[in-house]
Amino acid sequence: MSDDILNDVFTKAIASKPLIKDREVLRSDYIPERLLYRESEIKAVGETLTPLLKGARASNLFLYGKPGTGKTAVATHVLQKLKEHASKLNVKIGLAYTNTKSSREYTALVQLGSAIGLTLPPTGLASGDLFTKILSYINEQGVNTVFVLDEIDELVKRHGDKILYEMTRANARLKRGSLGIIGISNDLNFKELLDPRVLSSLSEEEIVFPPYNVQELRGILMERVRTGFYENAVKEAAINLCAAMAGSEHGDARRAVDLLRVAGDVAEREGAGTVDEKHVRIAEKKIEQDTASEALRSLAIHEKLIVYSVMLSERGSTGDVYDRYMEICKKVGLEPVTQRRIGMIISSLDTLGLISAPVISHGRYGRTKKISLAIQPSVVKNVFKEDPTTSTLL
DNA sequence: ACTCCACAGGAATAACCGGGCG
DNA sequence: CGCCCGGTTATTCCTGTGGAGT
Repeated sequence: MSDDILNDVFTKAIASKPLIKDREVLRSDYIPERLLYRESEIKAVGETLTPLLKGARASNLFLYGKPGTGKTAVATHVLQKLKEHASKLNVKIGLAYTNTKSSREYTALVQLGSAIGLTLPPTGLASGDLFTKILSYINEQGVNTVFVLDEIDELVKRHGDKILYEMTRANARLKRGSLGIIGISNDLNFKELLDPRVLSSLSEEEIVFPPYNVQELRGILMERVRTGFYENAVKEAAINLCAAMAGSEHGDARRAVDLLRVAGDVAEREGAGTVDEKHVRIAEKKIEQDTASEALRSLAIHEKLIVYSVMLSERGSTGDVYDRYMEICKKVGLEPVTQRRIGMIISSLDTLGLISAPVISHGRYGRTKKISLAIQPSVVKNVFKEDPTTSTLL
């Protein structure tokens, strides 16, 4: 029985010719040599940074735009070229990139410091001292420096704008050298979180990245297909569908490329000779399920139990879900929380997109949320198998 | 027009954590 | 090491409310 399955897998794997030539190219964070449709942005970023090549200070710069519009790609691309140019001209400049989303303030500073050639202790100093150290190094070396802070909104949301304030004021403390900031943010409303003084000096110049339209997404995908896949491995219709799907959301190139890669995987695994629309559709579902699983996994135990309660609930009212939840708690031997809290959890699960919970009124029979699962029950079951507490429920 | 269900969801407050600091 | 702090989780108490039924 299992032999048959394996035989099937093996024969398919051998019979099928590989479709993907270079997996690296198909990663959504891959930065191609030539960035399509971002010429004017590249030029603008380049122009603000050219003073560095003449040994002068660069203006601070802010890059805004929805996810997958090429902000990071443009920034790192320009940084790369600038570095090459500087070494050719024998000009000393400091360029550093860091993504502040996952890292803490401290690690971000260490990263920036080490990128400009300063070795810092990975722990032990206060962030303030750390920054002072970086500044005095810049001063010593007299080097004009630019820090790129990607997803800067995350940093500010977690740690406030203190560090940005310090950075924007740094030039006043420097006798030699300079420090410029390039901030990158997905969140257009993020400006409101900033101290006006920080905002005005940080956005000396700003560039808004527009979303890609469907034509442009097609172009980007064609390029990736050309370098990432073997010849004729991807049907044109499949490319068009990827572009259309990504375009209908918000012109997200990252999503388009993800769709393409996963579709390629699917097609390859099932031994198809080419990637076609069918595979793209499967890819869309697969990506959706993967994000749902990911979200599900990261839930706290009570939240997981609520998801399960919603799955079991027939009426889908808050009270009904709460009753099921109480039963489940008894079954797994956990102290239940109050209904008020459950209300909050239901709301947060709703915003996560795992369940749907609009408020509706049944008139005489009260007012409640109409709660239903927004994802496949099979996905929930698969994830709950991993957790020892939830696995006992089935 | 009025009632009244079954909650929604705000406010205040307590309990609990993780981590930075002297 | 204990202490404090800010953030999250949870409880208590509460007022508010859309609309089917009367």
